[in-house]
Amino acid sequence: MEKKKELPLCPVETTVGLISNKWKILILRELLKGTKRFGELRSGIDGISQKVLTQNLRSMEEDGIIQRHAYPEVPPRVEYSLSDLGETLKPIISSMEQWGLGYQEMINNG
Amino acid sequence: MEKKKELPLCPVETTVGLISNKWKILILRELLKGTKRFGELRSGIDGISQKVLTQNLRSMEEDGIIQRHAYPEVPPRVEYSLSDLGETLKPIISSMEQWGLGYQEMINNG
DNA sequence: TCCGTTGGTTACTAAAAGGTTCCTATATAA
DNA sequence: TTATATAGGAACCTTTTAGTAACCAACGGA
Repeated sequence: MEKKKELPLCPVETTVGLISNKWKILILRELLKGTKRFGELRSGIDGISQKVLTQNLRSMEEDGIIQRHAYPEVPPRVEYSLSDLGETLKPIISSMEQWGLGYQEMINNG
Repeated sequence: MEKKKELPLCPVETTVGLISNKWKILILRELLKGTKRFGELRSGIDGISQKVLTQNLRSMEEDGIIQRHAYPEVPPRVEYSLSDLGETLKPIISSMEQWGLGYQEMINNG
C-alpha cells in the first residue's frame, strides 16, 4: 500500500505518505477512542468494506502506527490499537476535527 | 471531484471530504507560503502533472478554499491564493508538518 | 511570418483503489 | 446434528484516479 522508498524531504509529504488515505484517517479516529475489535472498526466506519478495512489495517501495521493482537479463540477475536507512534498522530486528527466542527457550523447556520 | 451531498455527521469525515487527497494537501502547503502562479505550483509540487494540478485547483476553488485570478495578458498569468476559509486550514497542515519533522528525525537518527 | 510562452483542454491509456461474492476454521449453543 | 459467530483470504470485476501526449489561443518579438 505504501511504498517503502526513502522519505521525501518535505515533512508534510512524509506525513501525507502515511495517512493521505481517507480510510486510514477514519481508522485513526476510531482507534483514538481506544482498542477496538475488527468488527467494531467495521461498523464504526461508515461505508468501509471488509477488504478495504483489512488492507488498510495491514498497511498501518506495517508502518508501525497500529498494533494487532489476535487471541487464539473461536470464534476469533482480534484487537487493534494505536502504537505509541500512532498516538502521536492525535494532534493531526484533532485539528481536523476542530476544523470540521467550525466548517459544519458555518455551513449549517452561516 | 467532490460530491456535493450533505455533510457527514462526523467533523473528521467532513474535513477528510475536502482534503483527503494527497495533492490538495500539497497545494495547500504551497499556497500557505503565499499567492502563486500556476507554473510555480506545478514546479513546486514534485511529480504533479498539469492535468491533475488543474483538476485539483478547480475542485478546491469550487469548495471555496482557494481563489483564482486570471490576468488578461499574453502569455496568460493566473494566480492562485488561499481564501479566508482556506487559510483556516493552516493548523492542519502545520500539525502534519510538525509530525513529519518528528518522524523524519526518528527514522534518520533513531 | 513563425516561434515561444502560459495555462490550460481533450482523448486515450494504465494503474490503483474499491466492491462483491464465496470460502474457511472451530468451539459453543440450541 | 446443525446453525452461528468472527476475522479474514481469494478471485473477479467495476470505478476512480492519474499519466501521457497532442492540441489550442493570443500576443510580442526576431
